[in-house]
Amino acid sequence: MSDKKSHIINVAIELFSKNGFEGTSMRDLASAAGVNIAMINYYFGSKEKLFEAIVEGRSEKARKELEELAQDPSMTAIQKMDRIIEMQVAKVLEKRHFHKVLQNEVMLNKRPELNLAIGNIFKKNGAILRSILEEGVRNGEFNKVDDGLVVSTIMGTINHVFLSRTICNLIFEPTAGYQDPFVNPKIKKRVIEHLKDLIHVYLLKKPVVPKEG
Amino acid sequence: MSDKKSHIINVAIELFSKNGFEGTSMRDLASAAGVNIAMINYYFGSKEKLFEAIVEGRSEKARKELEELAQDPSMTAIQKMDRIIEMQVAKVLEKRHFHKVLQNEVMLNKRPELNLAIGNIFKKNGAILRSILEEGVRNGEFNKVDDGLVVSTIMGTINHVFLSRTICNLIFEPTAGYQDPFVNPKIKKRVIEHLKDLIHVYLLKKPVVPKEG
DNA sequence: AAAAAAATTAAACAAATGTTTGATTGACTT
DNA sequence: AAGTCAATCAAACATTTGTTTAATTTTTTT
Repeated sequence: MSDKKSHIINVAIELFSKNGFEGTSMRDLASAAGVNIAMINYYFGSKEKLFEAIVEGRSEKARKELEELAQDPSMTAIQKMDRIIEMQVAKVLEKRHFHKVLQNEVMLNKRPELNLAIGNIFKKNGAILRSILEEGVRNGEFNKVDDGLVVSTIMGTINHVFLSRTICNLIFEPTAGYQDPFVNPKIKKRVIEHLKDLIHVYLLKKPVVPKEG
Repeated sequence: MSDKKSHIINVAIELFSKNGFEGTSMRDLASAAGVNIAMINYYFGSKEKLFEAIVEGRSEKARKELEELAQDPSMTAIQKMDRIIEMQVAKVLEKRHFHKVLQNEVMLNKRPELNLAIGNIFKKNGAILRSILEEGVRNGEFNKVDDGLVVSTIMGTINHVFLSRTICNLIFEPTAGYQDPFVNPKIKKRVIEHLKDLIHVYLLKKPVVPKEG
């Protein structure tokens, strides 16, 4: 990929993250990237196709990480779940602005092609997570649970907390010294601990209570 | 409120739900409501203020329901939690299109006034939920947990499942007979059961295991 | 160096946006 | 019946939008 093309992509990620898809005009993009407006369509065809290019480029890396983890034979299922929680919290927190835009697109569901591209990411990542849960159930480590919904609980909690500053501030009242809740390391830690605790209590089999009589 | 004003509001709820705030033009609104474009600003001042009027009108009812439930002395804390899960799932499922728009607004956080109005709803509802959790902990019914994040887990799971058809279809593979996952009563039931189960296992104290020796 | 292809540009295009204007109608009061 | 005020309207306004055109420059190939 040419320098200029990838430069446009980087600028576009930044602007889309900051202002959303609709909130970012071709003129904003062009002037921020220092190129002529016509160049963007010259390279990518349209504004929407530019976004698709971004989404597809991103999905690859994250999926590989997850896949390696899932197939690591040295970890138990619960260790894998813990690691996934850490990874996912870190990722959404760091790229929260971009995740917002993705969430927004997948919610409103205009632009079918774009929706498809985003849906594919969720599909692949979700399938890997479910395979880990199934593995845990199969080898007796986990209780039998509703796989898909456990995934939704993990992802849903993370999204709910980190994709809106307004909501984040409601959960963690702003503390002096950290005006911005998203840079407060305590909050990241708290979310990870909550999810791990929840998942442990819910998934791991309880010790058998010796029956009387 | 005059008939025409509330008629505009009803039409606006429908259109905003279907097409989002940005996706609904003043001309769409006017023609769907059968009024002149200028009438909308004449009544509400602007497109944004119209939306604020809608949001504020909605928040009142839902909060009262929650408050009554929270103060019902005949229910235990876990019974209240169960009831809230049922109510919240039903509400988001039924009004999912409107919830999408709210979620979208609170995420992207343009339009500060509107954001404030939406944030207030979440704040009040969240506070009530937390008060129930605190009550349960105080009277020994619940384990000590991270209140705010338990609320996030409940709301986050529901939003994640029901605010995107794409995601919903990933979790519950489309079954013959129910093309639309949102009208499939089994899915509603499954989400409620998952959340209740999760919350029971996580919140309720485990029976004390009799120690040996 | 000539020819061909690719990259870049300013300008125009056509459509859509939220808002405002200024005139007209209707209803109620004096 | 005259006057007052709110309601209603068609039209214009001023921006902004994504995209396309047609001309020009730059680069690559022959």
